[in-house]
Amino acid sequence: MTPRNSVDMRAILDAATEIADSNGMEEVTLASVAKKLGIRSPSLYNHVDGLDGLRRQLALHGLEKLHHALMNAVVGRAGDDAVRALGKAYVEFARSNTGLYQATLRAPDVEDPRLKQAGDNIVHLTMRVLEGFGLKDEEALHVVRGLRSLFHGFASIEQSGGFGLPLDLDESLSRLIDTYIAGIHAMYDCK
Amino acid sequence: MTPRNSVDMRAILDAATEIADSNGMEEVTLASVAKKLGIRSPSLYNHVDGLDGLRRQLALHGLEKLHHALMNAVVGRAGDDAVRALGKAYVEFARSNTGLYQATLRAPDVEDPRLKQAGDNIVHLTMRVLEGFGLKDEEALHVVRGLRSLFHGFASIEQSGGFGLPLDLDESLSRLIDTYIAGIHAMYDCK
DNA sequence: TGCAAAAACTAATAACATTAGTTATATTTA
DNA sequence: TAAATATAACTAATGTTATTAGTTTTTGCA
Repeated sequence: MTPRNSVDMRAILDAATEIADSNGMEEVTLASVAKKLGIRSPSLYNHVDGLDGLRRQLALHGLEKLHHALMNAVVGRAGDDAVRALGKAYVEFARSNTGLYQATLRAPDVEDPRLKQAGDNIVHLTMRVLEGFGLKDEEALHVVRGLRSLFHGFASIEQSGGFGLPLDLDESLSRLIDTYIAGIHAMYDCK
Repeated sequence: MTPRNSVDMRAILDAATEIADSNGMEEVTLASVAKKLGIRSPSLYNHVDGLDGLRRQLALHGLEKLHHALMNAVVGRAGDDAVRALGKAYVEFARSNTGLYQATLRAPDVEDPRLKQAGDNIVHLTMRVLEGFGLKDEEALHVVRGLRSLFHGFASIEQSGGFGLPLDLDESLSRLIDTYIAGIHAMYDCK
């Protein structure tokens, strides 16, 4: 049941990730991925639903890997410390997986249930990190949105080379997170 | 010196903006823009340096328009109030110019001096808005990065439909900005 | 050993960007 | 007013890509 050289999804995602990391997401085409795998591009349709399907798979893979990295960063931590760890892990993921991180953004279809689920997992993780703050439910949801905006905004601008000035980036990130955390304590009377 | 129907840059940018706003930046092609203008796509090379050139022009136009909108929002304001106005104007711009805002991101070349200049103008404006806070120079630069991350992150996630939950978006934005401002006051002892 | 399914293949089409070379037109100039 | 020139349109052609249809090959199982 497994004919020819039989490229599998794993190999496809690896090849696409490698191309995305080194040349950017625009260079991830069925042609370039097929070439790297040593097959012809129509053969990819046996594994993936066209270019959009490949992008979806890549986005999904990226979100799962990101979730895993974030989980790993916050185990054994709580409160301010956990939020700081979350932010640094997020940005670090974007830095060391530039292509995959790009893939998680330009998702072709926001309504895809698997993508939605993967996104929700990250939101839930963030909610749990905030549990120790003793925020009301709705407050916590707004704060989750705030943290996502912060992390994604920083990672995205950094990746596109938008921070031009010669000023330490890690220092900027630390201050950004600390400032927002200080704001939470000031705005909502919580631990 | 002005032969034929003579499409000009203004018309090209208008057409491209319209396509980007209604169908997204991926749909902005030389073919689609030419079609809307009633000319053949090779004719566009008389005005623009290929597809990348068109994207550059569009990014530049978007940044200038964004800068203008931000300027307009902060005149006559100072301190916290000015920062709030800046954030709301930024997000409002992204909302009502979805295509143009996308164009300001996927800039083909970060090194383009005109794009750099346009970006610097926005950074400078933000610096001036922060003047009233009495921050040290380096502190102010970190805060500018923070605000950019905040604003862009929120606008970007909102635009991609990433905020799934049924929770008021303007409320989230207000709280995000207010929380960060409160953080500034807590972290740096300033007015 | 043969059969069926899976995954490769080739061939063909359509959309796009881009280059080269040509034509038409509007302004300028003689 | 008429010719010259510059500008911006055009057509034709090439190469890349995604995608579909139909074919062949190979592998695992009966």
